[in-house]
Amino acid sequence: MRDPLPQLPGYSLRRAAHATAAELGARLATLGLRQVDASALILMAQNADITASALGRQLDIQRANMVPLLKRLEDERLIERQPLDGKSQALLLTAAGRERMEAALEIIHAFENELLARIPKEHRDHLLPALNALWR
Amino acid sequence: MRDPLPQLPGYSLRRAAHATAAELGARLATLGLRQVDASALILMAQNADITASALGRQLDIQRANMVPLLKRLEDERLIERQPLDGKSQALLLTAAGRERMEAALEIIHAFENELLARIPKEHRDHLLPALNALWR
DNA sequence: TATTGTTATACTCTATAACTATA
DNA sequence: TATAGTTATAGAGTATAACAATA
Repeated sequence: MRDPLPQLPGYSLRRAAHATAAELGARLATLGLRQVDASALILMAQNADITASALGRQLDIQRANMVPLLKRLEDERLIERQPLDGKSQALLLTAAGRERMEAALEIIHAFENELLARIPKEHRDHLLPALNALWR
Repeated sequence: MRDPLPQLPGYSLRRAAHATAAELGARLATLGLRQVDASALILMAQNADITASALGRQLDIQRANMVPLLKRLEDERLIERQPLDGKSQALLLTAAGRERMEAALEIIHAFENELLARIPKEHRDHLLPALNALWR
């Protein structure tokens, strides 16, 4: 099979992202979390009293789509909301939320190490800066 | 905003893939093609008489999902099918399909060059080998 | 006027199971 | 028995528009 597609960075990016997302997703599912849930918990832990809108902007998720995401986390008692003023509300991790976030971080860090280990040494340290140049 | 997420290769991979896919998708849409359509046309051009199943395996798309994809391409007269035996059929580009494929390739190559140009020189040549180590 | 949170909805993409017919 | 092509369907993820209430 002649396949020129893996020579295209855009295609390889797509395939690599899909493959790694599937793997990490399966591991986080053992915690009942999706990747985006873990990302949200991590950001909430680092930014006390962040609002749903600000969180969505940082994660590039639209306001409307934050509603079911946060509702799931709230239903599981991983987060709480507190009014900041009449229209904004702070998002806070509960104790259970912090524990879950830390468990997710362990999985994620282990996964990142495995990812990097797959990459030949001479290329390894270049992946992150190259990727970040593409979207940040 | 404290955001440790971009330090995680898995997260940056996800964001970079999403951002670049949106850009390339918009450009290919001017041809009436999605990325996966272009990929399929490119593979068909390089592998005469490939079957739908083999194409799906190479692209990591399930047989069932190839049906509407190929139907769209066939409805637009970009591809044709010819029986290979009683159960398999060869996929072939029409003249219009080859033209469309070549137009897509131009867009894709221009896009890939722009992508690479965004990456600092010292990291640039490492992206593709690093990505391919993650999924191939 | 702009922003927050929300509801409702539509659309795309993908996954799964099942079926027929043929190798 | 395994494979090719297909149908039908369900689920996830995302996008869009609109609304009320507040800054």
